[in-house]
Amino acid sequence: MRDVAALAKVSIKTVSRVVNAEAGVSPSLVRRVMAAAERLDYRHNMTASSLRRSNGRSATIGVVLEDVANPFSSALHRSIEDVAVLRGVLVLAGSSDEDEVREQQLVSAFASRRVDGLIIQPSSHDHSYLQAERKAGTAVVFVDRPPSFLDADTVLTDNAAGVRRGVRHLVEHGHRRIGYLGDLHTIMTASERHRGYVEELAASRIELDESLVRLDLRGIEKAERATLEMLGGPRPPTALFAGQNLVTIGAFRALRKLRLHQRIALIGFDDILLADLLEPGITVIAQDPTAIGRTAAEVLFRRLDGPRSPTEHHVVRTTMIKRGSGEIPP
Amino acid sequence: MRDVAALAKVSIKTVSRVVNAEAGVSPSLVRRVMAAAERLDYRHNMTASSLRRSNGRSATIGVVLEDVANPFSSALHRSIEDVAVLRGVLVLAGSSDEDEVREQQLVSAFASRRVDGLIIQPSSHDHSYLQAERKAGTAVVFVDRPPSFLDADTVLTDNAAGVRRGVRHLVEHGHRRIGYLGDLHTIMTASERHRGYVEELAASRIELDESLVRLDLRGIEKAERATLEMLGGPRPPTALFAGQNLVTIGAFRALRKLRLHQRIALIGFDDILLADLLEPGITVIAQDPTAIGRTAAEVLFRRLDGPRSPTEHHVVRTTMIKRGSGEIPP
DNA sequence: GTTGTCAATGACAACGTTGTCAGATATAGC
DNA sequence: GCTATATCTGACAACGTTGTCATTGACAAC
Repeated sequence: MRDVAALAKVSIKTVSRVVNAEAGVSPSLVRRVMAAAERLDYRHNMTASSLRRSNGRSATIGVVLEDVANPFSSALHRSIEDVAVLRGVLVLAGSSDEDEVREQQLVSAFASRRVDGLIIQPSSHDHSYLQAERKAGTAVVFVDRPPSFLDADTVLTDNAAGVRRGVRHLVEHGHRRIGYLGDLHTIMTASERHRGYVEELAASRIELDESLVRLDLRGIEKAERATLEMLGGPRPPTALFAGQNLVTIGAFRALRKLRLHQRIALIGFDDILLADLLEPGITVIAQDPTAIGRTAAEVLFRRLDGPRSPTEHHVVRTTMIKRGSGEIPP
Repeated sequence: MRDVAALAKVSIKTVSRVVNAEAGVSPSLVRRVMAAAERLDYRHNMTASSLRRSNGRSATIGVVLEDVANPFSSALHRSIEDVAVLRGVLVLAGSSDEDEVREQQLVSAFASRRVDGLIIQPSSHDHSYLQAERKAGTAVVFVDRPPSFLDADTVLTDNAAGVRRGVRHLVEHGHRRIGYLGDLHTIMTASERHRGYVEELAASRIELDESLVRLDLRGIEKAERATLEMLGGPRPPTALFAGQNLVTIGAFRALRKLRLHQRIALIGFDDILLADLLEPGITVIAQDPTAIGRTAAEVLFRRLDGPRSPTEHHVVRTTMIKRGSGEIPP
């Protein structure tokens, strides 16, 4: 900036004004400064700028995801980005891999770079460590799962309701023996989904048979093995509800292996790419990561703009997409 | 930092030393400073730090992807992140959506935040605008596609060779009439793949039949329609090579609609999630986005560490994954 | 007692920018 | 010609750090 000022024969303050498009600089000087900046390949230094500026904003937000490469998380990421670009805000993203320590490291790294806000898909079970950041003025919004020991804005899927809807669908098609395959029960969403299953069975006056429930299935392989086991049991189910993406895939593989995929009903939670090309197409309870991400970003920016107000809790509805597997009769 | 210094009754320089874990501070002072920092919820300000530091490094890199939510791009993103975390470097990511202007805006936004390096999956057709950044010391690595009008490090897939391998596989299974379905030919990788098809046909002494070639198929729908058309023609192919992800899906849909999916061979470029669960499983030429991203990040950091050296050009090999659809005889 | 060496600590300026305020110049009104 | 007002422009300090260099004090060697 000093060099530009020297070349344009003005003070650096005038350069600053031109760079920030402030009013009150004569057109001739604006031209001279622009020309000088162009000639010297001048790039405005936002870090120095935000250091000095009164509000200290860095025009950057941090996003902690389970894994930036996972379809659900990356859809969140994208929709957050779409809201952020409209304000010229950039997105720092990181993967926590469901690890509390990693989550905190990411938050700490983001905080030391003075992000204006954080959007967190949480892994840890105690978020009181975020109090300090919030006191420092950083807005925090949780997506997909709620925080613990912290009152903050949240944008969640209605997991239990979604599962109930799916289970009811199976019941309506005549099923009474419905198996449940769930992800790690330590994950809040997984336990919520399991709760939905239990509740809907109760509402339908179907007795819970624990031999038809398998939890803590992390990944395709485990789910496949558990499904094979359950179907090989003495009183197998006539329908399956899979509580997560990869679990659904594992269950489908198992059904295929046993040549039961046209005989036993299957509904999965969370949509799967290409689910419509399988035979039968897989019926799913689809989440809407795009709506979740968009809402979260909007809430975040509203907090950054506006005055303090009570925390908001948004719930994004699920949709049932019928493709065949969920409509197989017992 | 000033407050911490005051509370610990030391100079801010000593606090700085403790924060940066520099040697030469007596253990008692280290303890006092740590305690004070803890009590005041002190967070080190990396932006101010990197402003003052002699090398000016921000410990942040920028990544321009086609779309952070696209499976190929997000796999790149993740593997870049994995290399970056090892150095305590954070990743700013943005989606260019195949738009030159957006790409440049992202680069400019990254540059003004003084990222140490850039990894770009390019959309634009003139990268001379990056000369200035490089002169300013920013390392730049291109992934997936090469830059134009700029000599820079690249990490690319060997597109033409991959396609040739696939087409040869079809020829070896007895096919002579092999259709080609390609993405926008303005995209460098798409035209490379098309070139591979043409070359392999020539090498196999099969005359090129232009009625079996459809280019500029962007998205599933277009690919599906083009496939239906081609197969409805007077002399349809006995095998298809799809030059891209979504094109493969579109082609498969068309085959299914015509009930020809067990009769006409299909090989796709780029792997598809769940391709193994379809009937038949889809044979693909798989890229290795993880290897590409990892290599790119390693090259980038080597440049940041090391002295100037000639640009490197890495080629990552493809793998053929046989699942059935590519092994159907004519 | 004097000197030299070493380790620990701090004072100060600087990184690139912007907020504040004062000064300079032009314009209008009398 | 003088004053009042409005419009530009620039000097300077400050944002939160770290690099440089000077100061301090303890200890050993003579």
